[in-house]
Amino acid sequence: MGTTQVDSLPEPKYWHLRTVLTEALDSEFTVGEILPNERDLAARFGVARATLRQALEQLELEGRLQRRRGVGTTVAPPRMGVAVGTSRHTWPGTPDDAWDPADCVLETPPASVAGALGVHPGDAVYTVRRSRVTDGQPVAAEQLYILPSSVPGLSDVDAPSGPARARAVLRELQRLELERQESDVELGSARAEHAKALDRLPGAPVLVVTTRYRADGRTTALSVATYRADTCRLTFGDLGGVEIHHQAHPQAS
Amino acid sequence: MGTTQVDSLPEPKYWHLRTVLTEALDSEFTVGEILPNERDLAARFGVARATLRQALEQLELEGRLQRRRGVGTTVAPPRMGVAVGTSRHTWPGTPDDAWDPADCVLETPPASVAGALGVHPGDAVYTVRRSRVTDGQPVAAEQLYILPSSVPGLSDVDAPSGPARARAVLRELQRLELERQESDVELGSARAEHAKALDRLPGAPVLVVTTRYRADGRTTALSVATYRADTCRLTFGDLGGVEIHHQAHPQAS
DNA sequence: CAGTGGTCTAGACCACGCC
DNA sequence: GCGTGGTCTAGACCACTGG
Repeated sequence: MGTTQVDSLPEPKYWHLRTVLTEALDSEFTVGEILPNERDLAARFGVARATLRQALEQLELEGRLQRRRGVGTTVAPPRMGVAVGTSRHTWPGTPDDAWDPADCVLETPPASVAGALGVHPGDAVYTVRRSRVTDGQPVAAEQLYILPSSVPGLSDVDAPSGPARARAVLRELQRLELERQESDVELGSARAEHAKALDRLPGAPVLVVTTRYRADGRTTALSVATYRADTCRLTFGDLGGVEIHHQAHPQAS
Repeated sequence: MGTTQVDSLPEPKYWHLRTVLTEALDSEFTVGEILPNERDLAARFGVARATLRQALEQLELEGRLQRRRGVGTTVAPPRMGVAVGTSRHTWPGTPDDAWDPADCVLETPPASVAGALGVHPGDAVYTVRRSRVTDGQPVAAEQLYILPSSVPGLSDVDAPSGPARARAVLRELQRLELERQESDVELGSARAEHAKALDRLPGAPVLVVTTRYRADGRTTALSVATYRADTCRLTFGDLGGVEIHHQAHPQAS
């Protein structure tokens, strides 16, 4: 007796909502279209706003939605394929790469970086900061740590810092025959500094790519690049030609 | 006048909490140690439980914490380095790889997979499901799609499905000279099926690695591997020796 | 200024693991 | 059963964007 409930589903509401919204996005919306606001959507589905937001968070994590405070929620385009592989474009110092040098200073790196470069903790290394922009929006911020002994010819450079010095260091680096060692990828969350550069809020999910470069038989440079996880699909591999391309949505997982 | 507030900080509480807890984890806790429960922690910091949970979610995302329903929150070990590069170990069919074949069926793949393999949507391909276990815990689930025409010698295999057939298909595959083409990595969320295999809840963050393999001048196999993002650090590169190793915590982002 | 998403609260109940 | 984390609610206020 009582209420005839067909429920008994252990599936959370927010997860079911995610599924419903995913199908709606696939069939009834076009890229760039703006969704109804969160309060209206929550009311329409008969859930609390917090529950709806849990579903939206999932979809944003999967790169299906883009939310901007003060503006609204829009349907995101398919993720960009960003080459981070052995393509020559990603080598530090290549003149035609996609990176925009911002600054270069001589400072003491984090302990983990010092360890990887084989210097004492507290020793200063060159630190080049660069950003990568694709299709008009920032996709990555990088810190490139360079062993000072590898780029001795810097005394003739006037600028003590700034983009000019960064370019000078990269030019020096280019003279070396850099050999890519290995990269690893892990999930992280953007801290304040990077969040601003990537036009996201603190805590936004990022893919952190760490790459070691070798020259003269030793690790000479270390790159720590932070990519927006919501908009980027990192591409490793030996293809020479294509650097950036779009693709239809694969299954979410 | 009135209350002398030094605040005026635009930093959210949960973010500040994350920072405080990160430092506490670094200095006052050891791996495996269990934290006080969420209600106590929230009370101790003077915030609502939801706010505390937002901070814990961040830390779990960064691989610093592990939370299990019914058990508690523990300090996670550093992420495992998992080789997904050109190491021979990860090639499909290598006998000494880290993968455990679970099943193999002939079924129609998702549209995106059909496109990559160059078959008509609706055509069936061999689908091998495998799981990867490291240090006693599951780290990845893979679906390996194989062009049927590439492995014709399967008529003498009795088993219509199951691990036995999966191994048979992989043996056949091994006969081909598979050439790794390229891999890409993107953030996803675990759907029910994978969530169970990875011992996580639905929606858990995963790193999806898609790899194309080539033989006889055409794409012959496609691997879609789903790694736990909280416990894994994916390693690409040409190193031959080390396959799995641990490392100290680098900076979160 | 109005409207949006972002943060936060103080509750309640549920699902799970363990004893 | 009991304690844990997971889900959900119905509100409030804040921070930002845009007209």
